[in-house]
Amino acid sequence: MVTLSSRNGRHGNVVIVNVKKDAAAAPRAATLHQVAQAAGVSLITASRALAKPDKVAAATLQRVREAAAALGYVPNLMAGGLKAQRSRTVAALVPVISVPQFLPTVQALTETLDAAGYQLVLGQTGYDRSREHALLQTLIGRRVDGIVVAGLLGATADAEGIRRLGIPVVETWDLGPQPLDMLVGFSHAQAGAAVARFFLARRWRRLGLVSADDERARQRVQGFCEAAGADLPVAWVPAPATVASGRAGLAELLRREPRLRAVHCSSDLVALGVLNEARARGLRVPQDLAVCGFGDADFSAALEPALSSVRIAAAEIGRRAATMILQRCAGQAVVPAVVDVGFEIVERASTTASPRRP
Amino acid sequence: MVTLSSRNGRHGNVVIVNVKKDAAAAPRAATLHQVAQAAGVSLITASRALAKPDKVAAATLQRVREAAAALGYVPNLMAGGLKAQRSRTVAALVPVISVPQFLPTVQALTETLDAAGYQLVLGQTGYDRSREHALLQTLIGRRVDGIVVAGLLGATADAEGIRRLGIPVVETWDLGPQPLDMLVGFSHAQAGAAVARFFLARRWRRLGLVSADDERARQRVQGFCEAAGADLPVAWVPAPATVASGRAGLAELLRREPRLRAVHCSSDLVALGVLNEARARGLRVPQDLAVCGFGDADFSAALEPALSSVRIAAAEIGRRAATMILQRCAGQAVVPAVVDVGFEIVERASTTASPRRP
DNA sequence: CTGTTAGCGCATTCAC
DNA sequence: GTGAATGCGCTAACAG
Repeated sequence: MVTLSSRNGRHGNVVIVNVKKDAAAAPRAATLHQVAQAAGVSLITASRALAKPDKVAAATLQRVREAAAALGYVPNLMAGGLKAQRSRTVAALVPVISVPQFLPTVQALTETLDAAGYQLVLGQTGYDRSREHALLQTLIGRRVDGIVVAGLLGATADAEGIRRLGIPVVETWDLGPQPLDMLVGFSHAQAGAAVARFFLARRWRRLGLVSADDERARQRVQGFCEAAGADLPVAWVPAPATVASGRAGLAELLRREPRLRAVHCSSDLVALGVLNEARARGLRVPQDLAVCGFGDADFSAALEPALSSVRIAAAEIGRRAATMILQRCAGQAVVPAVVDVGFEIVERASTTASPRRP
Repeated sequence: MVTLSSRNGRHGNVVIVNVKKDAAAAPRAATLHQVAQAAGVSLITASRALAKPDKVAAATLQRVREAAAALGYVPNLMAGGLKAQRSRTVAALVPVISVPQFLPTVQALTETLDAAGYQLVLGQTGYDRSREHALLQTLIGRRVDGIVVAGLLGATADAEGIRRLGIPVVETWDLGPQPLDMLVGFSHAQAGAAVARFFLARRWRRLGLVSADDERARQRVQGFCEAAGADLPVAWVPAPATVASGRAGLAELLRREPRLRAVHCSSDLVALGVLNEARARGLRVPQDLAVCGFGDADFSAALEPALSSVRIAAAEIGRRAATMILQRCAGQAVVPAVVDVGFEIVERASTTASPRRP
């Protein structure tokens, strides 16, 4: 009994342990403090062992590592970030993630950041300025180390705040007159103009467009019309555009201009709809109707007929944007801060045959 | 002079202020401390004014708000998160973001989380288990409040750690025997089997498959073959599959089985390739070859012929997963923890005509 | 209604 | 090599 009694000191503890507050009680993660205790060293030594192994004795290192493994220790990045004043986090702002064009950019962004130990926080603005504002505030609150935005941030109220805080920003997929900070993009007006000249050089006439009504697509339409020197028929479809709206768009265009002979679409998805609508109406592509898309989607080369399109180095945009942010985070200057990645017209069967005589 | 001298106290400050360390010196964001000082109240009062306005005098409230606005104050969510032990962040793990099927899920996830003040952190595993592990460690380190994963986490080493920490996890797009925690998905084997029965019921014979070689697609192929009761020809293409690989897949399939009459594809992108390859070979769809895809992509209904496919409620998966995580974060129990969202075969022109007699 | 105290988990000073 | 203090920015407890 005496022996048992001598162990009584623990009973209190046992009882307390058994009084589980609730199933919902969070089993808190192991802290560095606990690791240090388990390894029999001080907090800071444990910290050093894990962060700078070469600054610690080999034996100590091993003990700490074993303790960490045994406890399943995972460092709290929020605590580290609070101290270091950086989150190792970069935000990507896109209108909606399901716009296929941005996907290679987002993918490359994520991969490049990941390789440097950074994570991507995704934000969808939904083509809505007030959403964009709210989102930016939250992201600034999260102390993201950089922001990559699809499109231009322009001279919004947010822009000033972001600049003041010195948060690196890369605007992408566009080329404005005065970037907020850094930029990787191209001129949509020039791209549109290039397609118009491409059509004209191949003697396609009676041009028209099916275009989503988002900002950048509008710029391409304008560039196209200016280069063509004419007020061309445009079927506007709501953004984000779909194959179905592409079909509807061609239908509308043909109503307004039955003799239409060539059409430029604001995306390859739209162009796919145009191709299908043309086929359903017995129009041969390209003999009766030339079609050129935009974005050079992964499926475009495999279509029948293969679709001509405007190729954008989408993945490169993501890679470069990530690299720029990372450079800034490393305290290096980024030059040039503005990169025009240009575009390239990929000519395929949907525009190659010589046109029928009028 | 005396007057000037009395102001001398400031001179030191001015000089110090002018000694800018560098252009690279981070212009630190305003802290709550500064807001409180500017408003002439204590730190905690400022905190309360911003967080719980009704617990503070109207006059104080206004002063704090003005000070915050003037300083461009944005609360540091890392600090708040460290204190509160949550990050208001949820991780999404996908193989690669550019797999179109997951997009509506990711979109709905982001939107639902955003509405609750949570942000999505994106992780790409690249179909790589070791990447997945590293990523999970980092995300746990970030103290994400939940994890939504495309596919199953299975009995990996991570699974145990995650369970111990009590991090809510939703596995999606699959239906394993024993979910780690919560799950929103469907049975791929059943989906494959259903398509096989669908073909057979419509008297399509000489079946074959073009399939990506990822885990879930393989399950569908297996279910398909079992339901068809035969060892069918399968053209495997690397994941993530493309339209081009769909074309190549049909070519291979026809080499092995020239009399092929119906093909099931692991995605609508692959099916698009199959449709194009069929057209290039002069095969009519569906008269000569029936085609059924998977995923019911946004373009499938608009193709010529319209593509039959298996529709998955992808956006619903995202919404439900987000809701489950949010419920858990709110301390509520989630029942049921496993949801089978099922699937639906959408019959369109690519499989409707009655088959040619053999 | 407001302020003081303490601490979230970690890393950067300094000492020894 | 190692350790003891200090503070990153904020908020939940308690005082007043």
